[in-house]
Amino acid sequence: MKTSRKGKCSVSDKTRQKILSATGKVFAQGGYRAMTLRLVTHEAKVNLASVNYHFGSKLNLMRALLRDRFEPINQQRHRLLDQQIEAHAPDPVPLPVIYDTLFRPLFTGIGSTTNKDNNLIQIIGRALTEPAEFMRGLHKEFFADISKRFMSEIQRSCPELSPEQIQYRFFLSVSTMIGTVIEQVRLETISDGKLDGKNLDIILNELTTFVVAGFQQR
Amino acid sequence: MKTSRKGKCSVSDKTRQKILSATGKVFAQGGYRAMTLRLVTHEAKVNLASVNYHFGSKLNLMRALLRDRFEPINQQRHRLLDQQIEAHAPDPVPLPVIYDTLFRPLFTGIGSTTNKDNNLIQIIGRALTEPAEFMRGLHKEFFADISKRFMSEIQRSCPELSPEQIQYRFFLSVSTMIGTVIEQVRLETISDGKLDGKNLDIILNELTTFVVAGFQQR
DNA sequence: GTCTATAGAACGATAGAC
DNA sequence: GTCTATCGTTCTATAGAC
Repeated sequence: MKTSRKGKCSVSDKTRQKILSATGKVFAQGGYRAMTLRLVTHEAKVNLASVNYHFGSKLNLMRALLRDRFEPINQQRHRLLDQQIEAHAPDPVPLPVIYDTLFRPLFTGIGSTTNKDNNLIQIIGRALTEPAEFMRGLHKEFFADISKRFMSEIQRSCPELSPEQIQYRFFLSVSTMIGTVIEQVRLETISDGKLDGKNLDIILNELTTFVVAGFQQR
Repeated sequence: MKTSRKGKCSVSDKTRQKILSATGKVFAQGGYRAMTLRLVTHEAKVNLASVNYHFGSKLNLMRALLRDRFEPINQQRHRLLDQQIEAHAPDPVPLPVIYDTLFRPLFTGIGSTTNKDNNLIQIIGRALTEPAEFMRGLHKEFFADISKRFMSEIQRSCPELSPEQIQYRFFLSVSTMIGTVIEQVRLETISDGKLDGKNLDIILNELTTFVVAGFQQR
């Protein structure tokens, strides 16, 4: 509970945000188990004990990071889809537009409310492939709703497909997104360093085109 | 150095193989850092110290596991591609056949020489998304050659595409494969439990169809 | 080859002074 | 709110008896 107003509160928020920002950086590099509180607090230039003061435990710190990064993305997805549905009403939103709406918020770095570092993509990639046990419920908590909504809009756009077909292909679409997001470095290896894994605009375009074609299968 | 013959050697190999098998199981579940030697040796029902006797270190144990699982897959890929090239000569191998050749060895569990457990897919998924530092060179060591060979065969099958287009789309194809392989469980969540993430035959088919369509983009 | 016992380092968490 | 100091745990790795 914060009882004080602007003065003290802004000071404590500063530390809180420094920790959160450093957590994102360290987690992005090595995942949860490599993200030691000693590394985080050193990166944030704060005291080791301050993590437990502000977040209670390492696990809570992790939850705070995920909320901070995932929720803005999903909110943006909902907003964009709202706009597109309205713009095309009463027709269904075209498939390429739906997938652009799904992928773009991930690539345009609106993740954190404060942190302008663009390690958002790596954080997502790590989080989605995190082996730690507590992550098991992650997909349900952050992605069950948004998946449902996008799949039903896709169904409206592709009425000729069965729900089962939609589910398989949506699964494969998200798989492509995740695989792309995990290690853009792989693109550089594959191309002998000729293609840039950090050129997110191009990758976003290629990804959307690829997934839409894969989904339509013709 | 093993100096004795069949008698003692088979005994030591038994322990070695038990450790290797248990390593695969434990690594598949939680990745490298969660794969403690205590867990492994307990699972293998051998002594903690035997790991260092047989493998020298945890890192060497990991390398041995990867070699044991990856190399048979890549050998099988080369073999199958050889066959297909010969069967279609002098025409190029059709794209769907190339991708089937690339994906199928992953799904048919020919991974280990000894371990019949089918946690091969999870091991690959974990290995490909492993955050640990030493894994950085993994793609180069195990996949640089095979990627090159498949891309050049794809180029022969799709002469109208530029090398750059091939690289982007091959990257996306492999991304889909990796994303699919990481957590088949996601398929069950997406489909409200109606689709089976363990039905590898169906997933392999859907994956190949999706990727080929995505690659051809028409 | 297999075991027990333990060294040596790193971890999350917390008590208590300021 | 911030700090130092430290507790209790767990890890890899190894020494040395059998």
